[in-house]
Amino acid sequence: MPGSRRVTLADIAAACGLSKATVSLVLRDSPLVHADTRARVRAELDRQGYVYHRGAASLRRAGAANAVALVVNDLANPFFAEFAAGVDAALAEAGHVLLLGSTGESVERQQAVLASLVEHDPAALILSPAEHSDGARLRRLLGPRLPVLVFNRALGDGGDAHWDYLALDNRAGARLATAHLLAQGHRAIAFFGGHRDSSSCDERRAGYRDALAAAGIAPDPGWLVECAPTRLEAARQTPALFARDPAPTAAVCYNDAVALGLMVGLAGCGRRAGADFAVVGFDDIAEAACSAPPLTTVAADPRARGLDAARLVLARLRGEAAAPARHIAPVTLRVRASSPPLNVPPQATGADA
Amino acid sequence: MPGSRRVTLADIAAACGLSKATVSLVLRDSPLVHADTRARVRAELDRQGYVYHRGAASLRRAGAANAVALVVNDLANPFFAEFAAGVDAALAEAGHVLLLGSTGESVERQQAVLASLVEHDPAALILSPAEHSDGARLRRLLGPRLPVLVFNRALGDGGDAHWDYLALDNRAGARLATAHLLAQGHRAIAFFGGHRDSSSCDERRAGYRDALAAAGIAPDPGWLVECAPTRLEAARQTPALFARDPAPTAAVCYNDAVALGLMVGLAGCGRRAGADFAVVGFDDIAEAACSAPPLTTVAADPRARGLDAARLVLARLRGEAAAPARHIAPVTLRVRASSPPLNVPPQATGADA
DNA sequence: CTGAAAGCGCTTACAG
DNA sequence: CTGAAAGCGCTTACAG
Repeated sequence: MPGSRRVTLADIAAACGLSKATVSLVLRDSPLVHADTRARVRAELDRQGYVYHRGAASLRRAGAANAVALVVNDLANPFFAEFAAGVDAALAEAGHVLLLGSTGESVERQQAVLASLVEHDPAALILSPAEHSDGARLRRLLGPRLPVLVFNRALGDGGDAHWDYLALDNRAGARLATAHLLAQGHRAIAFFGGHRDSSSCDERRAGYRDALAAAGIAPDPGWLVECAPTRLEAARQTPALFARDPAPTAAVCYNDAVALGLMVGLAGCGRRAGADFAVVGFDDIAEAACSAPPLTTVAADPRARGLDAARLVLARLRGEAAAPARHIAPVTLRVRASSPPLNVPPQATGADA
Repeated sequence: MPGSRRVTLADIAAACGLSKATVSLVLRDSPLVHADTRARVRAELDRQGYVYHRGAASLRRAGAANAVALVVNDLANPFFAEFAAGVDAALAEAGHVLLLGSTGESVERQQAVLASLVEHDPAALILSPAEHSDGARLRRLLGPRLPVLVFNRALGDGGDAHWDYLALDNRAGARLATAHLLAQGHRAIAFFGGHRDSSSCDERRAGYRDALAAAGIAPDPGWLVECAPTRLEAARQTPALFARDPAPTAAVCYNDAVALGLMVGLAGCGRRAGADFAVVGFDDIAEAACSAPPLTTVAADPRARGLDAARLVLARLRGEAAAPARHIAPVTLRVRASSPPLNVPPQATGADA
């Protein structure tokens, strides 16, 4: 019966011979109500199948709204799917509900999705901004009243100071990756892929430089090769790594897609990843574990980041956090077969493809 | 300034020297309003950063609520992540917003999550029920007014007749898988894994029988081996396939997890998947493409199912569909290396592990 | 311990 | 073309 009228507080009150006010108090477990009355009301709520209308409540009482909006690039991307799963788990436990949107990395879609979401009066927003997002424009759209947590990517305009921020420790991750290669005996280590105008690439390059500097190594400019962070571009740009003479024997890659592309590109240059060239990625996508050879990479634990994000938002909703804060999440190295020690003799099979 | 008051219709009306009614008409693009007035109001809405309060609107006018709730087992499962991405894409295009919850396959969590979601007054619900869900209990919780689409798994109690239903064509999928093995020359084909009390396993077994019957083959009872749908159990149960004498040369598996487990189990039985034994899975999980050998499997295209689900729900919201309907989604076979023709001579390397 | 009244932000007849 | 009033389902002082 989609035609039937919804059951309201007034219905329950009438059936019990009480006022709406009393029924309302029962709903929120007020100790003011007599135990017998409470029991009678509870029974009637159950009998009539009453469902609380949170929207109506939040209209009268700010704070009753318990939805939190989450906007990511793409749910089908496992990184964001696991992040969302973490956010959801922490929110559900706290009795909150998740409003989800996705941008597909489009600034315009992001604008539309956010405009639609805020009409539902979320208590807070977790936003992983699309590339090239305009911070000022976002602030205009979202207004000054909505608590926002920016995840994963800094807003271009440096105006992040208004909002909370949670990101991976890109610098430490690249430092770990580079230190691992150094420990494997490599000295000529490239940083491969990514664009310098991206904040995450900048941070990862800084970590790479940190580790080299700590080992007393000045990176050869030829070891720094940019390329779009896709498999195809990485495979195409691989020869650039070997243009100069003291060619690198290992590479820290901007991310796993670049690393997997590099492994393909290496074959074309007569080298084999995991045998006579060491490769490290970043992200630990699912394929990293089953590539050939399996890829050593930096793992971000997106589900844990989701829990972090939800907790930060909940703390802010409880009014615990004062000024907006920047949070940097830890990152770990997963060592697999793609990053062997330097100078391992090639296997029985020929080295040239 | 999280303290500042929210901008309302009344604010805009006052600033323009108009009534709230007129401003409300502008918001919904009524042709009644004079063009000049409309322009004046629009400018003021923009100037003050007005954001529409959909909850307040839907309180007065049923139908303004445009959220659709989606409940899945686990967002971190790529099947559901892609399904959710599809739902989201179709809903966003139609101007709807997604309320997300997950059950983790727990009936109790499902009950709690649904109770929390319905308080937000969704216009409809897409529910992929947790295992062992009680249909009657769900109907009591959700009431008769909310349009529901049950996805992927039938409710136990046969009371599905109240709600729309969308599921994969399990039977056709298993039929395709079996026919493929027959075309490869196999005659002794097992159905491996799953439990008979699950509706999807039943349907897949029926498809397997269909294909064998069409080829004039009566399955040997020893070819039907049950096991829990996990990798570990499948590996453990593998020897049961070879207990009788005309042992199968191929197996249709309940799902990919079982198929991957079987590939491990085969090695323990002195057989090699993709060489002297053919394996087909079901689901096309990401690992299927990069297992060794890559797994032939039945693909469900979860993103397309998400689009389907959203469209069915939108049609019902527009009042187009009359009675609840059952929808069966197509499924395709992805042929990879794990299902070679019968009697391919083993490669140079020894056959016994 | 319970009730009558006002009000949250919007929309909808109904007048004019 | 525009406005005054009532009402959606709830909560909150304020009385009693």
